Amino acid sequence: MAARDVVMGSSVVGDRAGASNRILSRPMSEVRTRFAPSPTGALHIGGARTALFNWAYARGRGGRFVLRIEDTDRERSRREHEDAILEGFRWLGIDWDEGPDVGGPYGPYRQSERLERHHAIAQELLADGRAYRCFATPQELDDLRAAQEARKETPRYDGRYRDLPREESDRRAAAGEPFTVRFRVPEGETTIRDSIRGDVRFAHAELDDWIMVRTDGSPTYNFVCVCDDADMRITHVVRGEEHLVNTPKQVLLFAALGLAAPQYAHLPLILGTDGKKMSKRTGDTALVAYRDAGHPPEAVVNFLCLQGWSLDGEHEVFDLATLVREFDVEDVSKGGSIFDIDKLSWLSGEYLRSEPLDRTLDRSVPFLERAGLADGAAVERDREWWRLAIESIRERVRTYAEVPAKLEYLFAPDEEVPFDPAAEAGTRKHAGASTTLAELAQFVPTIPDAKWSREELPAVLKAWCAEGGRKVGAVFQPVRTALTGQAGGPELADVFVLLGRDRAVTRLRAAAGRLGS
RNA sequence: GGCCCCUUCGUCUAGUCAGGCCUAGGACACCAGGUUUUCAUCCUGGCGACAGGGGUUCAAAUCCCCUAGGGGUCACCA
Repeated sequence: MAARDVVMGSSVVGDRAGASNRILSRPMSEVRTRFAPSPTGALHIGGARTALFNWAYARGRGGRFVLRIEDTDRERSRREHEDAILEGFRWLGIDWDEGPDVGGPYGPYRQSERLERHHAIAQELLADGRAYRCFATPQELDDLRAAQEARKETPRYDGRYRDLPREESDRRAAAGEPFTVRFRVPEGETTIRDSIRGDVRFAHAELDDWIMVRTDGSPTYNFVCVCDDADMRITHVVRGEEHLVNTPKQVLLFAALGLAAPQYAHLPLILGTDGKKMSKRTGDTALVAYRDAGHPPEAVVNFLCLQGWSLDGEHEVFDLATLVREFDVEDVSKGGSIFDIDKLSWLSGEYLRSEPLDRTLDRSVPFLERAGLADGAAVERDREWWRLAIESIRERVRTYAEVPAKLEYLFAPDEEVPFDPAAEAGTRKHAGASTTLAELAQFVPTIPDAKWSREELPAVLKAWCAEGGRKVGAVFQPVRTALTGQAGGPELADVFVLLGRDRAVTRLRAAAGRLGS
Protein backbone atom coordinates (compact mmCIF):
# COMPACT_ATOMS: atom_id res chain seq x y z
CA MET A 1 0.00 0.00 0.00
CA ALA A 2 2.79 2.34 0.83
CA ALA A 3 4.38 1.85 -2.53
CA ARG A 4 1.14 2.63 -4.25
CA ASP A 5 0.80 5.81 -2.29
CA VAL A 6 4.19 6.93 -3.34
CA VAL A 7 3.38 6.36 -6.97
CA MET A 8 0.10 8.20 -6.66
CA GLY A 9 1.82 10.91 -4.77
CA SER A 10 4.33 11.70 -7.45
CA SER A 11 1.75 11.68 -10.17
CA VAL A 12 -0.54 14.00 -8.35
CA VAL A 13 1.52 16.46 -6.54
CA GLY A 14 4.91 16.41 -8.01
CA ASP A 15 4.80 17.54 -11.59
CA ARG A 16 1.68 19.39 -12.40
CA ALA A 17 3.47 22.20 -14.11
CA GLY A 18 2.38 20.75 -17.40
CA ALA A 19 -1.01 20.43 -18.86
CA SER A 20 -2.93 18.37 -16.48
CA ASN A 21 -4.66 19.56 -13.45
CA ARG A 22 -7.25 16.94 -14.22
CA ILE A 23 -6.55 14.37 -11.75
CA LEU A 24 -6.13 12.06 -10.07
CA SER A 25 -7.69 9.72 -7.73
CA ARG A 26 -6.24 9.96 -4.29
CA PRO A 27 -5.31 6.90 -2.32
CA MET A 28 -8.52 6.37 -0.43
CA SER A 29 -6.87 3.74 1.64
CA GLU A 30 -5.46 6.36 3.93
CA VAL A 31 -7.37 8.91 5.93
CA ARG A 32 -5.65 12.29 5.86
CA THR A 33 -6.94 15.14 7.96
CA ARG A 34 -5.49 18.53 8.55
CA PHE A 35 -5.67 21.58 10.73
CA ALA A 36 -4.83 24.83 9.03
CA PRO A 37 -4.43 27.69 11.46
CA SER A 38 -3.68 31.20 10.42
CA PRO A 39 -0.74 32.55 12.45
CA THR A 40 -2.31 35.91 13.04
CA GLY A 41 -2.78 35.43 16.76
CA ALA A 42 -2.90 32.93 19.56
CA LEU A 43 -4.42 29.52 19.03
CA HIS A 44 -8.16 29.79 19.64
CA ILE A 45 -9.78 27.37 22.04
CA GLY A 46 -12.25 26.39 19.32
CA GLY A 47 -9.41 25.85 16.90
CA ALA A 48 -7.79 23.57 19.43
CA ARG A 49 -10.91 21.43 19.52
CA THR A 50 -11.09 21.36 15.73
CA ALA A 51 -7.50 20.18 15.62
CA LEU A 52 -8.19 17.63 18.35
CA PHE A 53 -11.07 16.07 16.42
CA ASN A 54 -9.08 16.02 13.19
CA TRP A 55 -6.22 14.41 15.02
CA ALA A 56 -8.40 11.84 16.76
CA TYR A 57 -10.20 10.94 13.57
CA ALA A 58 -6.96 10.28 11.71
CA ARG A 59 -5.29 8.50 14.61
CA GLY A 60 -8.27 6.26 15.13
CA ARG A 61 -8.07 5.07 11.54
CA GLY A 62 -4.37 4.70 11.11
CA GLY A 63 -4.37 7.87 9.05
CA ARG A 64 -2.22 10.95 9.03
CA PHE A 65 -2.73 14.34 10.59
CA VAL A 66 -1.28 17.33 8.80
CA LEU A 67 -0.57 20.81 10.08
CA ARG A 68 -0.62 23.55 7.50
CA ILE A 69 0.03 27.20 8.17
CA GLU A 70 -2.35 29.53 6.36
CA ASP A 71 -0.21 32.61 6.22
CA THR A 72 -1.50 34.15 3.03
CA ASP A 73 -2.32 37.28 4.97
CA ARG A 74 1.25 38.54 5.00
CA GLU A 75 0.34 41.66 6.90
CA ARG A 76 -0.93 39.94 9.98
CA SER A 77 0.93 36.64 9.92
CA ARG A 78 3.76 36.33 12.40
CA ARG A 79 6.26 33.56 12.89
CA GLU A 80 6.02 33.88 16.65
CA HIS A 81 2.34 33.09 16.42
CA GLU A 82 3.10 29.99 14.40
CA ASP A 83 5.58 28.87 17.04
CA ALA A 84 3.08 29.53 19.79
CA ILE A 85 0.43 27.50 17.99
CA LEU A 86 2.72 24.51 17.61
CA GLU A 87 3.68 24.87 21.25
CA GLY A 88 0.01 24.82 22.17
CA PHE A 89 -0.48 21.49 20.45
CA ARG A 90 2.54 20.01 22.14
CA TRP A 91 1.14 21.12 25.46
CA LEU A 92 -2.15 19.40 24.71
CA GLY A 93 -0.44 16.23 23.60
CA ILE A 94 -1.49 16.47 19.97
CA ASP A 95 1.22 15.47 17.50
CA TRP A 96 1.32 15.77 13.72
CA ASP A 97 2.80 13.69 10.96
CA GLU A 98 3.45 16.45 8.50
CA GLY A 99 3.86 20.13 9.12
CA PRO A 100 6.02 23.21 8.74
CA ASP A 101 8.55 22.02 11.30
CA VAL A 102 8.76 18.33 10.42
CA GLY A 103 8.16 18.54 6.69
CA GLY A 104 6.55 15.71 4.80
CA PRO A 105 5.95 14.36 1.31
CA TYR A 106 3.50 17.08 0.27
CA GLY A 107 5.30 20.12 1.55
CA PRO A 108 6.02 22.89 1.96
CA TYR A 109 3.45 23.31 4.69
CA ARG A 110 3.31 27.06 4.81
CA GLN A 111 1.04 28.53 2.22
CA SER A 112 3.34 31.46 1.72
CA GLU A 113 5.88 28.98 0.38
CA ARG A 114 3.43 27.47 -2.08
CA LEU A 115 2.65 30.58 -4.08
CA GLU A 116 4.16 29.33 -7.31
CA ARG A 117 1.91 26.36 -7.18
CA HIS A 118 -1.12 28.56 -6.55
CA HIS A 119 -0.26 30.81 -9.45
CA ALA A 120 0.21 27.88 -11.78
CA ILE A 121 -3.23 26.60 -10.91
CA ALA A 122 -4.75 30.05 -11.28
CA GLN A 123 -3.16 30.39 -14.69
CA GLU A 124 -4.57 27.10 -15.76
CA LEU A 125 -8.07 28.03 -14.64
CA LEU A 126 -7.71 31.37 -16.35
CA ALA A 127 -6.53 29.70 -19.54
CA ASP A 128 -9.47 27.40 -19.87
CA GLY A 129 -12.01 30.00 -18.89
CA ARG A 130 -13.04 28.60 -15.54
CA ALA A 131 -11.74 31.81 -14.06
CA TYR A 132 -11.56 35.29 -15.49
CA ARG A 133 -9.97 38.66 -14.88
CA CYS A 134 -11.98 41.35 -13.22
CA PHE A 135 -10.81 44.91 -13.62
CA ALA A 136 -13.25 46.46 -11.21
CA THR A 137 -11.52 48.70 -8.71
CA PRO A 138 -12.14 48.45 -4.98
CA GLN A 139 -13.88 51.79 -5.17
CA GLU A 140 -16.11 50.53 -7.93
CA LEU A 141 -17.03 47.49 -5.87
CA ASP A 142 -17.70 49.59 -2.81
CA ASP A 143 -20.05 51.76 -4.80
CA LEU A 144 -21.80 48.73 -6.19
CA ARG A 145 -22.24 47.33 -2.70
CA ALA A 146 -23.53 50.61 -1.36
CA ALA A 147 -26.04 50.92 -4.16
CA GLN A 148 -27.30 47.41 -3.62
CA GLU A 149 -27.65 47.97 0.08
CA ALA A 150 -29.54 51.17 -0.54
CA ARG A 151 -31.97 49.16 -2.61
CA LYS A 152 -32.10 46.56 0.19
CA GLU A 153 -30.63 43.96 -2.07
CA THR A 154 -28.09 41.40 -1.02
CA PRO A 155 -24.63 42.80 -1.79
CA ARG A 156 -23.18 40.73 -4.55
CA TYR A 157 -20.70 40.98 -7.38
CA ASP A 158 -22.72 41.65 -10.50
CA GLY A 159 -20.51 39.77 -12.93
CA ARG A 160 -19.62 42.89 -14.88
CA TYR A 161 -16.38 41.40 -16.20
CA ARG A 162 -17.60 37.88 -16.48
CA ASP A 163 -18.10 38.06 -20.21
CA LEU A 164 -15.30 40.38 -21.15
CA PRO A 165 -13.82 39.08 -24.40
CA ARG A 166 -10.58 37.19 -23.97
CA GLU A 167 -8.66 39.49 -26.29
CA GLU A 168 -9.66 42.60 -24.40
CA SER A 169 -8.89 40.97 -21.11
CA ASP A 170 -5.44 39.96 -22.29
CA ARG A 171 -4.79 43.37 -23.76
CA ARG A 172 -5.74 45.28 -20.62
CA ALA A 173 -3.71 42.94 -18.47
CA ALA A 174 -0.74 43.33 -20.78
CA ALA A 175 -1.13 47.08 -20.56
CA GLY A 176 -0.60 46.79 -16.84
CA GLU A 177 -4.12 47.45 -15.68
CA PRO A 178 -4.66 45.92 -12.23
CA PHE A 179 -7.08 43.03 -11.97
CA THR A 180 -8.29 40.28 -9.73
CA VAL A 181 -8.94 36.73 -10.84
CA ARG A 182 -12.46 35.53 -10.19
CA PHE A 183 -13.85 32.04 -10.23
CA ARG A 184 -16.59 31.55 -12.79
CA VAL A 185 -19.42 29.96 -10.79
CA PRO A 186 -21.55 27.86 -13.12
CA GLU A 187 -25.33 27.74 -13.00
CA GLY A 188 -27.09 25.15 -10.95
CA GLU A 189 -26.82 24.07 -7.37
CA THR A 190 -24.44 22.10 -5.21
CA THR A 191 -25.25 19.66 -2.48
CA ILE A 192 -22.74 19.24 0.27
CA ARG A 193 -22.73 15.87 1.93
CA ASP A 194 -21.73 16.81 5.44
CA SER A 195 -20.84 14.05 7.88
CA ILE A 196 -22.52 15.85 10.73
CA ARG A 197 -25.35 17.76 9.10
CA GLY A 198 -26.34 15.54 6.22
CA ASP A 199 -27.05 17.04 2.81
CA VAL A 200 -26.99 20.80 2.54
CA ARG A 201 -28.03 22.45 -0.72
CA PHE A 202 -26.81 25.74 -2.06
CA ALA A 203 -28.12 27.45 -5.18
CA HIS A 204 -25.23 28.78 -7.24
CA ALA A 205 -27.17 31.98 -7.73
CA GLU A 206 -26.32 32.70 -4.10
CA LEU A 207 -22.63 32.41 -4.76
CA ASP A 208 -20.54 35.28 -6.01
CA ASP A 209 -17.93 34.88 -8.65
CA TRP A 210 -15.51 35.02 -5.79
CA ILE A 211 -11.98 36.33 -5.97
CA MET A 212 -9.21 33.75 -6.22
CA VAL A 213 -6.29 36.11 -6.73
CA ARG A 214 -6.07 39.65 -5.46
CA THR A 215 -4.84 42.67 -7.35
CA ASP A 216 -1.43 42.29 -5.77
CA GLY A 217 -1.21 38.73 -7.00
CA SER A 218 -1.78 37.06 -3.65
CA PRO A 219 -4.25 34.18 -3.55
CA THR A 220 -7.27 34.19 -1.25
CA TYR A 221 -8.30 31.68 1.35
CA ASN A 222 -10.95 29.74 -0.56
CA PHE A 223 -8.56 29.31 -3.43
CA VAL A 224 -5.43 28.20 -1.62
CA CYS A 225 -7.44 26.07 0.73
CA VAL A 226 -8.59 23.91 -2.16
CA CYS A 227 -5.23 23.90 -3.91
CA ASP A 228 -3.47 22.77 -0.78
CA ASP A 229 -6.11 20.32 0.37
CA ALA A 230 -5.86 18.73 -3.06
CA ASP A 231 -2.08 18.71 -3.21
CA MET A 232 -1.81 17.42 0.33
CA ARG A 233 -4.27 14.66 -0.48
CA ILE A 234 -6.63 15.62 2.33
CA THR A 235 -9.50 13.14 2.48
CA HIS A 236 -11.55 14.61 5.32
CA VAL A 237 -12.02 18.27 6.06
CA VAL A 238 -13.26 18.79 9.60
CA ARG A 239 -13.65 22.45 10.46
CA GLY A 240 -15.86 24.96 12.22
CA GLU A 241 -19.40 25.66 11.12
CA GLU A 242 -18.47 29.17 10.09
CA HIS A 243 -16.93 27.55 7.01
CA LEU A 244 -20.09 25.80 5.90
CA VAL A 245 -21.02 28.57 3.50
CA ASN A 246 -17.55 28.48 1.96
CA THR A 247 -17.91 24.84 1.14
CA PRO A 248 -19.95 25.09 -2.07
CA LYS A 249 -17.36 27.49 -3.47
CA GLN A 250 -14.62 25.07 -2.64
CA VAL A 251 -16.49 22.05 -3.94
CA LEU A 252 -17.04 23.86 -7.24
CA LEU A 253 -13.33 24.59 -7.45
CA PHE A 254 -12.49 20.95 -6.85
CA ALA A 255 -14.84 20.09 -9.68
CA ALA A 256 -13.27 22.69 -11.95
CA LEU A 257 -9.91 21.08 -11.23
CA GLY A 258 -11.33 17.71 -12.09
CA LEU A 259 -10.95 16.50 -8.54
CA ALA A 260 -13.24 14.77 -6.13
CA ALA A 261 -13.86 16.96 -3.12
CA PRO A 262 -12.92 15.62 0.30
CA GLN A 263 -15.52 14.50 2.80
CA TYR A 264 -16.65 17.48 4.85
CA ALA A 265 -17.76 17.77 8.44
CA HIS A 266 -18.68 21.09 9.98
CA LEU A 267 -18.33 21.24 13.72
CA PRO A 268 -20.74 23.21 15.87
CA LEU A 269 -19.33 26.40 17.29
CA ILE A 270 -18.09 26.86 20.81
CA LEU A 271 -20.13 29.74 22.16
CA GLY A 272 -19.46 32.35 24.80
CA THR A 273 -21.80 32.82 27.75
CA ASP A 274 -23.87 35.16 25.60
CA GLY A 275 -24.58 32.33 23.17
CA LYS A 276 -22.57 33.91 20.39
CA LYS A 277 -19.34 32.80 18.81
CA MET A 278 -16.79 33.01 21.55
CA SER A 279 -15.00 36.31 21.66
CA LYS A 280 -12.53 37.92 23.99
CA ARG A 281 -15.36 39.74 25.62
CA THR A 282 -17.24 36.66 26.69
CA GLY A 283 -14.37 34.48 27.77
CA ASP A 284 -10.78 33.62 27.20
CA THR A 285 -10.51 32.55 23.60
CA ALA A 286 -6.81 31.77 23.63
CA LEU A 287 -5.71 28.28 24.57
CA VAL A 288 -2.69 29.66 26.44
CA ALA A 289 -5.03 31.51 28.76
CA TYR A 290 -6.03 28.17 30.22
CA ARG A 291 -2.47 27.04 30.59
CA ASP A 292 -1.64 30.31 32.29
CA ALA A 293 -4.67 29.88 34.53
CA GLY A 294 -3.11 26.66 35.77
CA HIS A 295 -5.35 24.05 34.17
CA PRO A 296 -3.74 20.67 33.52
CA PRO A 297 -3.52 20.02 29.77
CA GLU A 298 -5.20 16.65 30.25
CA ALA A 299 -8.21 18.44 31.69
CA VAL A 300 -8.36 20.99 28.91
CA VAL A 301 -8.18 18.35 26.24
CA ASN A 302 -10.77 16.22 28.03
CA PHE A 303 -13.02 19.23 28.32
CA LEU A 304 -12.64 20.02 24.64
CA CYS A 305 -13.69 16.46 23.82
CA LEU A 306 -16.92 17.09 25.68
CA GLN A 307 -17.77 20.12 23.59
CA GLY A 308 -19.89 18.55 20.89
CA TRP A 309 -19.00 14.95 21.52
CA SER A 310 -19.52 12.47 24.30
CA LEU A 311 -18.08 9.07 24.94
CA ASP A 312 -21.28 7.33 26.00
CA GLY A 313 -23.18 9.89 27.98
CA GLU A 314 -22.01 8.33 31.21
CA HIS A 315 -18.25 8.65 31.44
CA GLU A 316 -16.96 12.17 31.42
CA VAL A 317 -13.35 11.67 32.41
CA PHE A 318 -11.24 9.90 29.82
CA ASP A 319 -7.91 10.23 28.10
CA LEU A 320 -6.75 10.77 24.54
CA ALA A 321 -6.27 7.07 23.91
CA THR A 322 -9.95 6.54 24.63
CA LEU A 323 -10.88 9.42 22.38
CA VAL A 324 -8.84 7.98 19.53
CA ARG A 325 -10.41 4.58 20.01
CA GLU A 326 -14.01 5.81 20.18
CA PHE A 327 -14.20 9.04 18.24
CA ASP A 328 -16.17 9.31 15.05
CA VAL A 329 -16.92 12.61 13.44
CA GLU A 330 -20.43 11.41 12.61
CA ASP A 331 -21.22 11.31 16.30
CA VAL A 332 -20.51 14.98 16.82
CA SER A 333 -23.61 16.93 17.79
CA LYS A 334 -25.04 19.68 15.62
CA GLY A 335 -25.81 22.40 18.10
CA GLY A 336 -23.30 24.89 19.42
CA SER A 337 -22.12 24.59 23.00
CA ILE A 338 -21.65 27.28 25.57
CA PHE A 339 -18.25 27.16 27.18
CA ASP A 340 -18.73 26.22 30.83
CA ILE A 341 -15.68 27.21 32.79
CA ASP A 342 -17.06 25.52 35.93
CA LYS A 343 -16.96 22.16 34.26
CA LEU A 344 -13.43 22.73 33.04
CA SER A 345 -12.38 23.65 36.57
CA TRP A 346 -14.01 20.52 37.92
CA LEU A 347 -12.12 18.40 35.41
CA SER A 348 -8.93 20.22 36.29
CA GLY A 349 -9.44 19.31 39.92
CA GLU A 350 -10.07 15.70 38.99
CA TYR A 351 -6.86 15.43 37.00
CA LEU A 352 -4.80 17.41 39.45
CA ARG A 353 -5.82 15.19 42.36
CA SER A 354 -5.21 11.95 40.56
CA GLU A 355 -1.86 12.64 38.96
CA PRO A 356 1.48 11.75 40.55
CA LEU A 357 2.38 14.14 43.34
CA ASP A 358 5.68 15.03 41.72
CA ARG A 359 3.91 16.14 38.59
CA THR A 360 1.66 18.44 40.56
CA LEU A 361 4.71 19.86 42.27
CA ASP A 362 6.63 20.39 39.04
CA ARG A 363 3.71 22.00 37.30
CA SER A 364 3.15 24.28 40.29
CA VAL A 365 6.68 25.63 40.23
CA PRO A 366 6.04 28.35 37.63
CA PHE A 367 3.16 29.60 39.73
CA LEU A 368 5.21 29.48 42.92
CA GLU A 369 7.87 31.50 41.14
CA ARG A 370 5.37 34.01 39.90
CA ALA A 371 4.06 34.41 43.44
CA GLY A 372 7.59 34.86 44.73
CA LEU A 373 7.39 31.92 47.11
CA ALA A 374 10.10 29.76 45.61
CA ASP A 375 12.03 29.10 42.44
CA GLY A 376 12.82 25.80 40.82
CA ALA A 377 16.16 25.50 42.55
CA ALA A 378 14.64 26.10 45.95
CA VAL A 379 12.05 23.43 45.34
CA GLU A 380 14.74 21.01 44.24
CA ARG A 381 16.75 21.68 47.39
CA ASP A 382 13.82 20.89 49.61
CA ARG A 383 11.87 18.52 47.47
CA GLU A 384 10.53 16.30 50.25
CA TRP A 385 9.25 19.31 52.15
CA TRP A 386 7.57 20.62 49.00
CA ARG A 387 6.01 17.28 48.23
CA LEU A 388 4.34 17.31 51.63
CA ALA A 389 3.32 20.91 51.14
CA ILE A 390 1.60 20.01 47.87
CA GLU A 391 0.07 16.90 49.32
CA SER A 392 -1.40 18.92 52.15
CA ILE A 393 -3.36 21.19 49.84
CA ARG A 394 -3.96 19.14 46.74
CA GLU A 395 -7.55 18.35 47.60
CA ARG A 396 -8.21 22.01 48.11
CA VAL A 397 -7.22 23.37 44.71
CA ARG A 398 -8.44 22.80 41.19
CA THR A 399 -5.63 24.47 39.30
CA TYR A 400 -1.89 24.94 39.77
CA ALA A 401 -2.51 28.65 39.92
CA GLU A 402 -4.33 28.23 43.21
CA VAL A 403 -1.39 26.52 44.89
CA PRO A 404 0.66 29.54 46.00
CA ALA A 405 -2.21 31.19 47.85
CA LYS A 406 -2.79 27.98 49.78
CA LEU A 407 0.84 27.78 50.88
CA GLU A 408 1.48 31.44 51.47
CA TYR A 409 0.90 31.10 55.21
CA LEU A 410 4.06 29.00 55.47
CA PHE A 411 6.14 31.98 54.41
CA ALA A 412 4.61 34.54 56.74
CA PRO A 413 6.70 35.94 59.60
CA ASP A 414 6.19 33.62 62.56
CA GLU A 415 5.75 36.43 65.06
CA GLU A 416 2.92 38.00 63.13
CA VAL A 417 1.07 35.60 60.92
CA PRO A 418 -1.68 37.57 59.21
CA PHE A 419 -5.00 36.61 60.78
CA ASP A 420 -8.03 36.30 58.63
CA PRO A 421 -10.68 38.42 60.43
CA ALA A 422 -13.25 35.64 60.43
CA ALA A 423 -10.72 33.15 61.75
CA GLU A 424 -9.64 35.50 64.51
CA ALA A 425 -13.21 36.31 65.48
CA GLY A 426 -14.06 32.62 65.65
CA THR A 427 -11.06 31.95 67.80
CA ARG A 428 -11.79 34.74 70.26
CA LYS A 429 -15.09 33.08 71.03
CA HIS A 430 -13.19 30.35 72.79
CA ALA A 431 -12.62 31.84 76.24
CA GLY A 432 -9.42 30.03 77.10
CA ALA A 433 -7.88 30.11 73.63
CA SER A 434 -4.87 32.15 74.64
CA THR A 435 -4.10 29.91 77.58
CA THR A 436 -4.59 26.79 75.50
CA LEU A 437 -2.14 28.03 72.90
CA ALA A 438 0.44 28.85 75.52
CA GLU A 439 0.05 25.41 77.03
CA LEU A 440 0.38 23.74 73.67
CA ALA A 441 3.51 25.76 73.01
CA GLN A 442 4.89 24.15 76.17
CA PHE A 443 3.83 20.70 75.08
CA VAL A 444 5.09 20.69 71.49
CA PRO A 445 8.80 20.49 72.35
CA THR A 446 8.11 17.43 74.46
CA ILE A 447 6.69 15.40 71.61
CA PRO A 448 9.12 12.64 70.70
CA ASP A 449 10.69 12.77 67.24
CA ALA A 450 9.16 9.44 66.41
CA LYS A 451 5.73 10.93 66.86
CA TRP A 452 6.47 14.08 64.92
CA SER A 453 4.90 13.04 61.64
CA ARG A 454 1.72 13.60 59.75
CA GLU A 455 0.71 10.04 60.57
CA GLU A 456 1.35 10.13 64.34
CA LEU A 457 0.64 13.70 65.25
CA PRO A 458 -3.17 13.62 65.10
CA ALA A 459 -3.33 10.97 67.82
CA VAL A 460 -0.74 12.80 69.93
CA LEU A 461 -2.67 16.04 69.76
CA LYS A 462 -5.96 14.43 70.54
CA ALA A 463 -4.45 12.60 73.47
CA TRP A 464 -3.14 15.92 74.75
CA CYS A 465 -6.62 17.38 74.52
CA ALA A 466 -8.10 14.44 76.35
CA GLU A 467 -5.55 14.54 79.14
CA GLY A 468 -6.21 18.18 79.82
CA GLY A 469 -9.95 17.77 79.54
CA ARG A 470 -9.92 20.07 76.55
CA LYS A 471 -12.51 19.93 73.82
CA VAL A 472 -10.94 19.09 70.50
CA GLY A 473 -12.89 21.76 68.66
CA ALA A 474 -11.95 24.40 71.17
CA VAL A 475 -8.30 23.55 70.68
CA PHE A 476 -7.96 22.98 66.96
CA GLN A 477 -9.63 26.15 65.85
CA PRO A 478 -7.35 28.46 67.83
CA VAL A 479 -4.35 26.39 66.85
CA ARG A 480 -5.29 26.66 63.19
CA THR A 481 -5.59 30.39 63.49
CA ALA A 482 -2.28 30.59 65.32
CA LEU A 483 -0.41 28.52 62.77
CA THR A 484 -2.05 29.54 59.52
CA GLY A 485 -4.14 32.61 60.25
CA GLN A 486 -6.96 30.91 58.39
CA ALA A 487 -10.31 29.43 59.38
CA GLY A 488 -9.91 26.47 57.09
CA GLY A 489 -7.08 24.61 55.50
CA PRO A 490 -4.82 21.57 55.62
CA GLU A 491 -4.70 18.97 58.35
CA LEU A 492 -3.05 20.53 61.38
CA ALA A 493 -0.64 17.64 61.59
CA ASP A 494 0.64 18.58 58.13
CA VAL A 495 0.92 22.20 59.17
CA PHE A 496 2.95 21.26 62.24
CA VAL A 497 5.32 19.11 60.23
CA LEU A 498 5.71 21.70 57.49
CA LEU A 499 6.49 24.45 59.97
CA GLY A 500 8.68 22.36 62.20
CA ARG A 501 8.76 22.49 65.98
CA ASP A 502 10.49 25.81 66.44
CA ARG A 503 8.40 27.83 64.09
CA ALA A 504 5.22 26.18 65.33
CA VAL A 505 6.08 27.07 68.90
CA THR A 506 6.90 30.63 67.89
CA ARG A 507 3.56 30.97 66.16
CA LEU A 508 1.67 29.46 69.09
CA ARG A 509 3.31 31.83 71.56
CA ALA A 510 2.84 34.83 69.33
CA ALA A 511 -0.82 34.02 68.86
CA ALA A 512 -1.28 33.43 72.59
CA GLY A 513 -0.01 36.91 73.15
CA ARG A 514 -1.99 38.53 70.41
CA LEU A 515 -5.23 36.82 71.40
CA GLY A 516 -4.72 37.30 75.14
CA SER A 517 -5.47 40.99 75.11
C1' G B 1 -32.30 41.69 5.15
C1' G B 2 -30.72 37.16 1.64
C1' C B 3 -28.72 32.36 2.12
C1' C B 4 -27.33 28.41 5.43
C1' C B 5 -27.22 25.81 10.13
C1' C B 6 -29.27 24.74 14.86
C1' U B 7 -33.13 23.86 19.11
C1' U B 8 -33.46 17.65 25.34
C1' C B 9 -32.50 20.11 32.73
C1' G B 10 -29.11 26.95 34.15
C1' U B 11 -24.60 24.48 31.41
C1' C B 12 -22.20 20.01 28.75
C1' U B 13 -24.78 15.89 26.99
C1' A B 14 -27.23 10.30 26.31
C1' G B 15 -31.49 8.91 23.75
C1' U B 16 -33.24 10.91 17.46
C1' C B 17 -30.56 8.01 11.69
C1' A B 18 -33.24 1.84 12.49
C1' G B 19 -40.82 5.14 16.76
C1' G B 20 -42.35 1.38 21.98
C1' C B 21 -36.93 -0.85 26.88
C1' C B 22 -37.92 7.14 28.35
C1' U B 23 -43.13 8.14 34.44
C1' A B 24 -36.25 11.12 29.39
C1' G B 25 -30.27 8.70 31.79
C1' G B 26 -25.36 10.84 33.22
C1' A B 27 -22.08 15.05 34.43
C1' C B 28 -21.04 20.27 36.06
C1' A B 29 -23.35 23.96 38.95
C1' C B 30 -26.85 24.69 42.90
C1' C B 31 -29.52 23.00 47.51
C1' A B 32 -29.85 19.46 51.74
C1' G B 33 -27.78 15.61 54.75
C1' G B 34 -23.49 12.34 56.17
C1' U B 35 -17.99 11.61 57.09
C1' U B 36 -14.00 15.03 59.11
C1' U B 37 -10.02 18.99 63.92
C1' U B 38 -11.62 23.28 59.93
C1' C B 39 -11.88 23.90 54.74
C1' A B 40 -11.73 20.68 50.90
C1' U B 41 -12.13 15.72 49.20
C1' C B 42 -15.51 11.73 49.49
C1' C B 43 -20.64 9.49 50.05
C1' U B 44 -26.13 9.98 49.90
C1' G B 45 -30.38 12.60 48.44
C1' G B 46 -32.93 16.78 46.04
C1' C B 47 -33.99 20.51 42.33
C1' G B 48 -34.22 20.56 37.12
C1' A B 49 -35.44 19.65 30.12
C1' C B 50 -37.87 16.96 25.02
C1' A B 51 -39.02 25.56 22.10
C1' G B 52 -44.55 25.94 20.51
C1' G B 53 -48.48 24.12 17.33
C1' G B 54 -50.45 20.76 13.92
C1' G B 55 -50.25 16.01 11.71
C1' U B 56 -48.81 10.41 10.74
C1' U B 57 -49.21 6.06 14.09
C1' C B 58 -52.02 1.32 18.42
C1' A B 59 -47.60 4.20 20.13
C1' A B 60 -43.38 10.22 18.89
C1' A B 61 -38.03 13.37 22.41
C1' U B 62 -37.61 10.19 18.08
C1' C B 63 -41.08 10.63 11.38
C1' C B 64 -43.61 14.97 8.37
C1' C B 65 -45.33 20.22 8.10
C1' C B 66 -45.74 25.10 10.09
C1' U B 67 -44.37 28.84 13.65
C1' A B 68 -41.01 30.93 17.08
C1' G B 69 -36.24 31.62 18.90
C1' G B 70 -30.91 31.34 18.52
C1' G B 71 -26.49 31.15 15.62
C1' G B 72 -23.27 31.47 11.23
C1' U B 73 -22.21 34.02 6.81
C1' C B 74 -22.64 37.66 3.21
C1' A B 75 -14.52 41.23 2.29
C1' C B 76 -9.23 42.05 -2.82
C1' C B 77 -9.70 38.21 6.42
C1' A B 78 -9.04 33.34 7.24
